[in-house]
Amino acid sequence: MNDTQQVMAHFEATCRAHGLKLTHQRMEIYRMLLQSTEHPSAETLHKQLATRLPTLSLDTVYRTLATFEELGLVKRVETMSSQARFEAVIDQHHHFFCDQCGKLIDFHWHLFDSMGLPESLQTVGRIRNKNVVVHGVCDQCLSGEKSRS
Amino acid sequence: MNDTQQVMAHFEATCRAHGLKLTHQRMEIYRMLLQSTEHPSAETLHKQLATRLPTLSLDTVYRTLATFEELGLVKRVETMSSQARFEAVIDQHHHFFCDQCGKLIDFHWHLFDSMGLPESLQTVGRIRNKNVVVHGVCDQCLSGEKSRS
DNA sequence: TAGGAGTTAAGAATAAATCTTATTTGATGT
DNA sequence: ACATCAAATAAGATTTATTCTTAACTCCTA
Repeated sequence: MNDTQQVMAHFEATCRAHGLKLTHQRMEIYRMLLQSTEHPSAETLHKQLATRLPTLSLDTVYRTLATFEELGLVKRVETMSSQARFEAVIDQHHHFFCDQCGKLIDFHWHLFDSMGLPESLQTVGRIRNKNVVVHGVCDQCLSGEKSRS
Repeated sequence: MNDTQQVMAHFEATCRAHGLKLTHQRMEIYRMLLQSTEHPSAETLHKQLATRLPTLSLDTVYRTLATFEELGLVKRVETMSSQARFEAVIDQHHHFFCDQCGKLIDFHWHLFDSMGLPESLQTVGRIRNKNVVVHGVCDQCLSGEKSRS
C-alpha cells in the first residue's frame, strides 16, 4: 500500500491533468520530497538534489514547490521557522515540533480528526481543514541535555 | 476581569523580575499589541506606533517582540505567511486562518484543551503545548466573492 | 542628579524568496 | 525520428524580512 510507484503515477496523472510538463526537475524534486521524512526546506532539497541535478537552480525548487502546492501535491508545513518547510501530501496527520532543534515529527490522531469543531467556528466561514501542532523538546535533545551535564 | 491595568501591571512586574528596563518603547509596543486583535506583524505594529513614537525604529520592534517572546509575554503565531505575526499571551486559544486574506481569528475549545494527546506522542519527548490551526476562507471573503459575481 | 549598564536609532548587512530574461526542453503533430 | 513552439529552466539581479553594528541615549540606582 502507498507504493512509491503508485504515488508517482498519481503525481504524473495530476501534472498531466493540469497541463504541466513532466520535466526531469519536477520528477526529481517530487521524488526527493516523497522519500524524505524530515520536512525539508527548499534549500535543503536543493542541496540533496545537487548530485542528481548539478545545475538545478534554487529558484526552480521554490517555483516547483509552489506549483505542487497549488495542485495539492505538496503542503507547506505550519512552523514559525524562518525557512518554509514542505512535505508530500499523503495522508491526514499532525506535527510535533521540537523547539530546540527544529525537528518535525508526524503523528496520527484519529480521535481528533473525527471530532467536530467548536460552535464558535460555525459562523467564521468555510472550513478547509484543521490541524494540530504540538510544541516541545524531542527525546534526542532531552538526552543530549542529560549527557552534556 | 483581565482589566488592561492589571495586565500592564503584570507586564511591568515580569520585566522588572527579569531586570529589563521599562522603556517608553517597550511599554508602547506591549500596549499596542494588547489592544490589537489582528495579530499584527512587526511592520504593522511599527506603522501603528508611528504617531505615538515617530522615531521608533523597526529593529526595536523586532528586538522587543523577541525579548517579550522569551519572557512568555508574547507569542509568535503559527502561520506560513512571509511576515511573522504576534499576539499578547492572555489565555489558551486557537486560530482560524483565512487562506484568502490572511485574517486570523481566535477561538476557544475547552474540549480539545482538556483532551490527552495520542499514545504515539508519549515517547517523542517533553511536550510544552498543543494548538489547533484551522484553515479556510472567512465570511467576509466569502461574501466578497458573492457580491463580486 | 551623576554614572553606568542596558537600550535604542540608523543604516549596513544577511537571509529568504521572487523576478527578469535569455536559453533550453517536453509534448504535439508529421 | 524530427521540427515546432509554448512552457519551463538557469543564472543572476532584485525585493522583502530580519538581524547586526555602532555610536548615542536613557532608565535605574546610589
